[in-house]
Amino acid sequence: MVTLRQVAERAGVSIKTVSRIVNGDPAVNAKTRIAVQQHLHALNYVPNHAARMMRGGDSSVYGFMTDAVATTPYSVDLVRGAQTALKQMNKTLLIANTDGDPALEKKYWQMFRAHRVDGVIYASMFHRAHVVGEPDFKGSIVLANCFASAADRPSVIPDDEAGGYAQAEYLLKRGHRRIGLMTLISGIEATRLRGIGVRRAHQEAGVQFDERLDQLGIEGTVRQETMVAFEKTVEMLKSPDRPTAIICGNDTVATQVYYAAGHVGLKIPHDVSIIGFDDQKLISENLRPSLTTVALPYFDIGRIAVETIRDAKENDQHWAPKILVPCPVVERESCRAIS
Amino acid sequence: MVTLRQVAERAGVSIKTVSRIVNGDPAVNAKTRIAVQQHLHALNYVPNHAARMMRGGDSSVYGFMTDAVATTPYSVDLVRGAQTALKQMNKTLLIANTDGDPALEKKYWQMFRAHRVDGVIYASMFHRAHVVGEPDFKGSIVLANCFASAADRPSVIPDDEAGGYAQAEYLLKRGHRRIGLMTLISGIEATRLRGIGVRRAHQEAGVQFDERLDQLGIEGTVRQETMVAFEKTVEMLKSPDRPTAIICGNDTVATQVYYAAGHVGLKIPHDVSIIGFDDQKLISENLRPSLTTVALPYFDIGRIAVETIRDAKENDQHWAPKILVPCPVVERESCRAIS
DNA sequence: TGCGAGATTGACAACGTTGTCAATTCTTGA
DNA sequence: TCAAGAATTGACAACGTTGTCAATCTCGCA
Repeated sequence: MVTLRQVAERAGVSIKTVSRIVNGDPAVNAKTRIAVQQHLHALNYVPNHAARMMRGGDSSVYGFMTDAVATTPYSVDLVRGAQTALKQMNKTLLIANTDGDPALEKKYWQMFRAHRVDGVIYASMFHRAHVVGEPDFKGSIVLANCFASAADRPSVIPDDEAGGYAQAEYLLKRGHRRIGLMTLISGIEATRLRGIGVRRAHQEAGVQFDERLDQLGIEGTVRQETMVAFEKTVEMLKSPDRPTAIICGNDTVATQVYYAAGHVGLKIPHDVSIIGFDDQKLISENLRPSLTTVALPYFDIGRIAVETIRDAKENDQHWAPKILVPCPVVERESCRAIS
Repeated sequence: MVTLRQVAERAGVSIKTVSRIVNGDPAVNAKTRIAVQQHLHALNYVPNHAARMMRGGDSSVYGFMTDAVATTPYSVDLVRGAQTALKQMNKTLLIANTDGDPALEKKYWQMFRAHRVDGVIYASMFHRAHVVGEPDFKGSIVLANCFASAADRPSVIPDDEAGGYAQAEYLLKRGHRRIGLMTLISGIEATRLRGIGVRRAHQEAGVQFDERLDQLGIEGTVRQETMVAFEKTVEMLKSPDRPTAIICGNDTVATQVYYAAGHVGLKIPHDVSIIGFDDQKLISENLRPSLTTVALPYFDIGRIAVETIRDAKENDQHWAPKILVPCPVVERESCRAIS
């Protein structure tokens, strides 16, 4: 690899002068600058990052630690969002995928320390609290899509309450007065918060929410799930006072709800409107009719997480413990306005 | 950050001795080793990666350059596979997402050079040839999921021909004699190769393939696609000599084929068998009936890409220009044996 | 007891870069 | 023309680590 010394020799100047030019130091004679730049270009010089870091500067690398690359396609957007922010800062991303293995996580923390990463984005697919620990890690840590149990770290998470609110509001504004809920498993934050949002929307619209229409679309616990949305929805739609619209916990649940509607002979959106959550395009764009749903803003979460670290470095102080990112409705064809 | 010097002072030995212990050099007295290790642990020492690299060793970092994180969820598995292989080598992955922007790609190449990455996995979502260029990059480059036009780089790609063969063979073995093809857009390698595989399977089974049943499920060009699988399939299934099974270009096409079958009143798999490609679990597991499909081995491609780089470094010689990774059939419920 | 071999340890340089500070050259105004 | 000050340049150290090689210590054996 070409070093400053080699360029300096070829250009007949000192190493320091070349260094100055590489770093855009204005204290260099214009003529010298141009001459040296030619050599820099000719030799295709690229600064040795390791040597720079040894001088104590930023590593210009962020770490992305996740337990989740394994399980979901979401993380792509998280990474992409982070990268977009990083790109502007001329930094790169070191990725660590723990698969949920604590030993592996520890190992990666050591790697991050060895690389002196400037900051770490810790992403978990479980919205619920997640402990993060690494003794004396000097950089900043931000949690993405999850929050620390001790609330001692900033975290960037989707605004599930507002997401649930948005789902219900969207339907209420279109005249629906009897709305069913086909949720994710119980016991997770997402389910709880969205439920609150749905009820708040009803309340604000002056519509009574029928608690009997709040059904679990998925049963069991986090690692041991059973999809029951089809059966539950069939039951719900066969009832004489069936809902005119169903809010789904995610797009996969929505798929089952579609099947259930078809099973009992109801047309979407004519007989029943469906709204999903997640905006998994593989699902939402391919269903017939295409699925109106609420997007999980993973891209933005990744971006904001990086920005939060950047700002934390500058302000050094008082970060917001939880940053809520809105979940926008993505309108397609599965809902219709009634009466 | 704790340095060797600090540990050495606390332990009352020389820096070099501590260095030896950190690196597992056997030429250290057992007593000294134990004593120093205690201090290492107490101070939570982690070697400064930058300083190590300056001594000329491996950077222990691989680069992952892709144009594709943007567009598809596939890349997750590519990254995960690469990481799995890297994990065993105690290395990490630096990620660069170009979004297909050549200027950005150039910038990332420079970053990779600055970091002295040991190797680069260059992944593109287009199976078709893709040029790769960076002057005097010292590490090895392997292409994943694409191959270089000049064939001057090793590449790891899915075995599409065998994948098409597997799709057809699976159906032929189950008694199907009249099989339809609902392909991806024309003009891409995947479509061409899989078509060859399908025909080879027919030939080996002694079954005549009806060329009229080879239909494009997607029309247009790469960036400008129109999904026409629904209409084409409806037409195909309305024909008096309709096929008993349909091979799909991917799982999204399969979704449309499902709808088309429903539209003309045919039950899957009773009246018509469907086999997909990709094994997008979001689709294949959620369709009713669940979709038998052929998996794109992205995880393995990522893993093998890393291993190829590793081996290239050791052998230094004669790499295989193209490594084909098999695409296994994932059996679910959408195909049945007939007659 | 003394000697050589092997074990153990440490001093020092080098890796490529940049901060510090001094040396040199140029510019400007009297 | 000269001196003061500004502009430009370079010598050197330091960052944390490891390779080289020399110094010291220990032990077995004659």
